[in-house]
Amino acid sequence: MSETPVRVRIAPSPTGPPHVGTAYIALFNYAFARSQGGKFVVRIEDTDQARSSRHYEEAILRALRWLGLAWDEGPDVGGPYGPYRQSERLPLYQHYAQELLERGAAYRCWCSPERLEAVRQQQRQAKLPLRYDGHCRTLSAAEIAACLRQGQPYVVRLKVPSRGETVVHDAFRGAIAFDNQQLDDQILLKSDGFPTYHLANVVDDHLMRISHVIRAEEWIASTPKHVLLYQAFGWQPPVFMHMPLLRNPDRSKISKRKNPVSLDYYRRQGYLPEAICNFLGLMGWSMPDEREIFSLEEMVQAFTFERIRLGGPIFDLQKLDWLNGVYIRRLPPEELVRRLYDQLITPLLHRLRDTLYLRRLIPLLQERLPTLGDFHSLAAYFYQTPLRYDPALLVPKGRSARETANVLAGAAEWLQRYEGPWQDAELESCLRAYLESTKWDARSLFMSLRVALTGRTASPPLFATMEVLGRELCLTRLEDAVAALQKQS
RNA sequence: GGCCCUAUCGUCUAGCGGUCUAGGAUAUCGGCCUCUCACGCCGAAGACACGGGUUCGAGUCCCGUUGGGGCCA
Repeated sequence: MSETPVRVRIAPSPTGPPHVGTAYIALFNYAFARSQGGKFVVRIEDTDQARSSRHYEEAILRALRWLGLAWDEGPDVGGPYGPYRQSERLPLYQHYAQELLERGAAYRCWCSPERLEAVRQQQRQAKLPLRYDGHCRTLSAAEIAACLRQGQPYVVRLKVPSRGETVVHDAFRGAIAFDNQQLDDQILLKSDGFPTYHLANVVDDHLMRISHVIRAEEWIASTPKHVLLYQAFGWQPPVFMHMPLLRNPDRSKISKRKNPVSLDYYRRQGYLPEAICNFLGLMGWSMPDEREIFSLEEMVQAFTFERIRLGGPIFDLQKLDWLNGVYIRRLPPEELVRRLYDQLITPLLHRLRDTLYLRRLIPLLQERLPTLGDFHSLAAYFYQTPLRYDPALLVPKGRSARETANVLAGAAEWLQRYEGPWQDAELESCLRAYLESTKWDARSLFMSLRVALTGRTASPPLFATMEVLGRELCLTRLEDAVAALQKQS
């Protein structure tokens, strides 16, 4: 049944920061490989010299590793079919281009950019599809020899059959037929000796024994050219599976103009890698039991391509936020502290590092964090001194500033005299006793206190917050609030 | 424009001919909990793009239209 071992790959171009689309495709390659006991390969497609950089390559690998999508073979770990960087495989492509030439499946083309532009111009005017007109396809042996002798630079083009059709078998969509007349005589080898995507991709997938090409839908249109190449070489093509394309909210292909796409962004923002994987696993795929929260391992366990949907899913930040919050809430507090340090290296955290303070805040903040990054604004009043806020917030509806000042001053005095433990439940009893002595309602008093102590109208529960802030800071802040109100009235 | 892909609530999706007066999640709105927020719980509103077939029966199969998207420029 299993004729060929499952080997899949992702082939990112290191021309920019790690992209969420790369992670998406990597996830499904990974899940398929693992579920089949196959191999997952990373190959770097860096034949675009001008735009590729080692810096981006490292960033991409780092991001994939961060997500937990470990690969079996790749530029960093090596493997039996290396090298795994196309820039280190150049002679291979030249060799295979030569083979194509010899087999008559490709030809050299000496057309100048000017001529090509002129042809295109004409086709545009005649409203014809814009394709190479095949000028050099028909060069005689003598003409070719002459050009070669003169050492003129040339490109190598694929000789697409002028008739018939090329059928692409997509495992999700079935047979897709392309009229050969619609296909361009694609350039395979550029005049500088570098291969184009099409040649390098096919040669490498074959040499690396890739069994299934799982890639994004945007590649469907170039697949017939790849099929033609496999045929020309006499190679068995892999199984093609084109995943739907992630979309912006306006349904266009996901792009940085309309949606954050860098995995580095999501990491810095404080999204957990497991939440991102889970979220991507929900894009076009679902668990058999409709569970929405699942780990990478669980996805692998349950993985099957039958559950793929082909409509392009919109990358919805709102749902990601919810999911991320779920994962943050599930973290053991110690682990959350560790993640905060790992993912959010900031001056604030450095300051807190030597204290147990952070550990004490965590229970108050954990269920209020959509992302780790929200820690900064949520925790601000635990370390900022003095607090900055609008004193008007201290005054409840229907009360005057003067009244409020008196009640807060009273509370400060009451707390001053209080000698019990500075703890949640005890503080509540203490302040409820104080509440009795005023004519205020709990809601108003506690809101005033909340604003005085945190500078906000929304905070974690008041008494637990007071416990963490500590007696001294609480009393200082109450005095500050009273002073601010007195200055106002 | 040509070729190709695609189509269930705003969004992610379940559904693989009858159990669908279409289920879940998220977002939204309302309620409960409550010192506020959040979490949690309960509830409301919200979709099979349209038209033809096939069939006893279609969200589910086929064709077309329309919408969306990709590729080539």
